[in-house]
Amino acid sequence: MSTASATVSSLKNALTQAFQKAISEGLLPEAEIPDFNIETPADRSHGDLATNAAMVSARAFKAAPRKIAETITSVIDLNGTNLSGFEIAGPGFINFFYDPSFYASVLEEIKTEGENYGRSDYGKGKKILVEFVSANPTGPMHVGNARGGAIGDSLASVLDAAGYDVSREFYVNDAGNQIEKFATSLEVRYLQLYKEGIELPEDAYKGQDITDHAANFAKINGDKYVDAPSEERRKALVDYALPLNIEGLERDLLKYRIKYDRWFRESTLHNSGAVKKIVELLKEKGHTYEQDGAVWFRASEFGADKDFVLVRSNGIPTYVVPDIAYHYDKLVTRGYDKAIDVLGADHHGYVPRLKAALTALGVDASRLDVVLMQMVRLMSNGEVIKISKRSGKAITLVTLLDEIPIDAARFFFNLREANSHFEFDLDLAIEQSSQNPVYYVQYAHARICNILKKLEAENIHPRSCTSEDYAKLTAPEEIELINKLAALSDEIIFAAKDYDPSRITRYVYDVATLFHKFYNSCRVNIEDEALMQARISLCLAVRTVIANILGMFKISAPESM
RNA sequence: GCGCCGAUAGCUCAGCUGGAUAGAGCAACUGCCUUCUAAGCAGUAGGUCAGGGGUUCGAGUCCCUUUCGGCGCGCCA
Repeated sequence: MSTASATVSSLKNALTQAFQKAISEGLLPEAEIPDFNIETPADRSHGDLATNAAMVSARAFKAAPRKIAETITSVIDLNGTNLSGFEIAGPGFINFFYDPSFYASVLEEIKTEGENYGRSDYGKGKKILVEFVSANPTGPMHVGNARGGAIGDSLASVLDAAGYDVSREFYVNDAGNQIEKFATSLEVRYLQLYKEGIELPEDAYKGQDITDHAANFAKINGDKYVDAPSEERRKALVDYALPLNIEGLERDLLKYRIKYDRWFRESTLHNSGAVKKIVELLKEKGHTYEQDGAVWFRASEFGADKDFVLVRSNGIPTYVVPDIAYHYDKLVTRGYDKAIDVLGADHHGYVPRLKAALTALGVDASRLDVVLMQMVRLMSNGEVIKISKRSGKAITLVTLLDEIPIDAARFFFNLREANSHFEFDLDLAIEQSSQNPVYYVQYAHARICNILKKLEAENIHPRSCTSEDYAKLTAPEEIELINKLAALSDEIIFAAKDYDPSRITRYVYDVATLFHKFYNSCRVNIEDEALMQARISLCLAVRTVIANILGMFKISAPESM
């Protein structure tokens, strides 16, 4: 357990014992001790840890909060808590102050843990599958996928750091209606090379990539398929283009530093009969009915807003069935404790349906969690750029990554929580990328490296510090910084609980801010050898924390800038 | 019409399971490089937390409601 959380839980014990002692000595009436909170006040003048214990127990003990606070503090024993002082303040808060031993043990902990500092066993090794991006393989990825990629990959890293056994997965929609549409689009573009007057249907893919595929296919095969049966022609075109697209997705995501544990193909669910089996299972359990020649699922009996079609009257299952089969595969066949999907917010209506189906199949639907991600709004010259898949003019992930450094993209897209509208200023990202906050954080890291390098040049080397050395760290800038560093593993646990990796991005930004403040007011290379060494330890600790977080998010931590 | 998400400084956004005087970045203005990196720091200014009720010791935070946005409600995916 980290120094910070150990201190909190020891305080909790001390408070509980103080309550019990006060009751047994007759200082407080016999009553149950209410739940109370321990928190770190926003304002440090209110102490390092504060509790509302006296306030929430006012009713139970029938006494004024401040009176209760006085009683408790008169009997509390703070030995072994890393705390050495308290005050009663405001309406009845009890504020506690860290003992200097707290700061020393934080820095020692970071030094000992090194690259493991911040990790915890909160998740107890539970198996979690994080599925994200899962872009349609019929075309290139767009900017929304860039956000999904950064959030999904970072979320997986955060969960890993919080002690879960995490896998990353990409679901490849290589079957179904969109593949038919893909085939149609390719077919038309191919035939247009040889014949006049063939029009592209309204709902076909209109991107340049389709035309290019058709042209390249024609280069290889010539007019061989022009007079072949349509089915044969379409199959040849898809067999040619789809693998290229999937390889492209994999390559582009690798460039974005995302490596999946598995690329799961929808087609395998069709081939194995898993899709059919879902329909059969639901039928057997009596959760379906027929209407107008289609098979319907009684979703409204399982928490969804209304029933929906599983199998169309033409005998082809709707897209939901393979999706149900896929999630059944994750949770039942493969036995993940938890499945997390990172989805665009436009899919929110679909989540209750999927959950209803899982429930009907006897799967605890709470094992599926969905992180909904609001759309990215691309801004340029103060105006919104419309993303249109139809016209094929969407800004692709590749284009974007050609313009912005990967470090900046990964940081930027993980700066805001998923469920908030995200405004991406293209001009700012492209033209003034040095203003991106990622540089601010990296700069802090580089500064530390530079300090150490300069000291090295003067033959000054870091050494182990004694508690007397650490006790010299008393400047507010030093104390604030250590407090922040102490919070890392709790921050990661919180981010894991909330499925919100952007929390850690903001945390590391705060660390950088506090370091820059420290840098400007506390010189490291000074006459006082003990204080200098204590400050070197602090610098090393900050460097460890920044490097750990940037490493977790696959962002580089440069030694010089 | 029903449902989901949102509304906090001029702009983009934080605000942790309800806590003490609501914060940061950008933009504006004023300072700080002969001392470890100025991609930095310090300071000034900027607010009816969309409006209205309610819950309680206490509400930006929880409940209700109104208004305004985004999205969804298909035998498309």
